[in-house]
Amino acid sequence: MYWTKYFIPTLKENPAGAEAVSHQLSLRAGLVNMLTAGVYSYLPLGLRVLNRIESVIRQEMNEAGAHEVFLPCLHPIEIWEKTGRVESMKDVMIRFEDQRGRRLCLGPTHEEIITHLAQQYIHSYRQLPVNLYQIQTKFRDELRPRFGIVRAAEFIMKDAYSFDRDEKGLKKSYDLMYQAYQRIFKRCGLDIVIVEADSGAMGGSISHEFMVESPIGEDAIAACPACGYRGALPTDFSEGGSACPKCNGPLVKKSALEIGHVFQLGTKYSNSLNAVFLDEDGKQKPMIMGCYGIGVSRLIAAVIECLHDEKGIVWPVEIAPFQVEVLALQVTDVAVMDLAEKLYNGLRNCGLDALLDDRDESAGRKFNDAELIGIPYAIVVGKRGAAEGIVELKDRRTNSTEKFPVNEAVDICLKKLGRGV
RNA sequence: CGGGAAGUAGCGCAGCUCGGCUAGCGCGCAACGUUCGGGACGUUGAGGUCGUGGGUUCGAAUCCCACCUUCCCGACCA
Repeated sequence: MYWTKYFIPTLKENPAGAEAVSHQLSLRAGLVNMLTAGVYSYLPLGLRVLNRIESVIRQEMNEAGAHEVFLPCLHPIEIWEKTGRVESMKDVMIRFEDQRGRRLCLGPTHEEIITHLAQQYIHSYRQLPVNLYQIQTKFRDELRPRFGIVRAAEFIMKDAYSFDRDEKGLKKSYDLMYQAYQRIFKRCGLDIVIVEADSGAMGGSISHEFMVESPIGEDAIAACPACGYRGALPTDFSEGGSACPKCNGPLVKKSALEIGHVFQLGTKYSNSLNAVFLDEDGKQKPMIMGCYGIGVSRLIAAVIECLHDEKGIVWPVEIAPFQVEVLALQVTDVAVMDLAEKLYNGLRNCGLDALLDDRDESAGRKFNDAELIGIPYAIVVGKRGAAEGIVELKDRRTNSTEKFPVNEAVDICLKKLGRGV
């Protein structure tokens, strides 16, 4: 992609009102734009990151045996009345009537819808287990949207739902998701903390939250400064008094942001929506369910919170909007531009997503923008280097620069990106 | 929903206390020229219902009232 033909509206200054780092950087790097509180547009760069994260999630979900579906946002309120959640979720539900007076809501979550689906199609233990997932927009009437896309009224979630014939099966399905989540977050460059959690409005018994340590977190975890242990905050936690389960040192409280949550639901929804199957013993039984959520849009913010420096975002390779950026420092110099384009095409021919900054701007601005948008590697093409056949490779993460002969640059990039040569 | 802060050009802000504005500054934007390895410089130019509505006044960005919006803290929250 040529920068001049793309749409990357970077901002030099922090927008007023954005205090969280991820909020500031997501606006400054031209990832998102606010329409109204808690409602955001994704701009090309932000959408690229979103798509990459979704791709990681899809790979891991599919690998774990889940199948993708796409459920509606528009729900008839009756189905919510059947499970009683029209009451328990009334504060977050956005409700309205259509022209015929049909009562509808914008889906805040999809247990009811997926269970209704299972009720229609699954009738035998032979069809189980099944795990269906989707990546969808959720709507919640947030009283106080916060920190940009961290807590939004309209946000993107991956939600998976498992159906099993018994508790043993549920444990297995749950475990598959649990492990997939660990891989997903690792691939997104995050160091997660998993804690047992309350199942809250979802119902069910066992539940785990996947969190990252972050100053804007709305939850709390315990951390041990001595040995690096991090885990659930003890219910009887007292600052400096609670002891680390690993080294017995004093624990401290840290705020953490929830990015995933898995639940063993049991039969709450299958009972109320009559999702039953005929088991091997000829008896009709309710399906045993689990549900598994990842805040996909929030994940973007979480990654920025965890992976940034004073200059901007530092994307992990796996979810970066581009893998390599070529900086042509003097675009009016034919030799520089020719070389930059040659490198750019070379990268693309190797299957890499490359961005060529071909703007007629000062070198400083280009360096700063490159650092702001956080592309993992940058190849710098300058006048002097072009004449000598030398380019520089900058590593966004380590902030180091190495020089290479022009004809080696593409291969070096591939190697650094783990693509081999 | 309670408490606090803020709304002036695309972005960031000053002006408001003490009414005189034909509303400024920086960035960005357009044109031309000079620059060209860390947010260059000069000249010229475009761009504004001062959040909205009402009130006070000869005169309101500025004073008064109401409302709207955004941000932060809290409460709430897969």
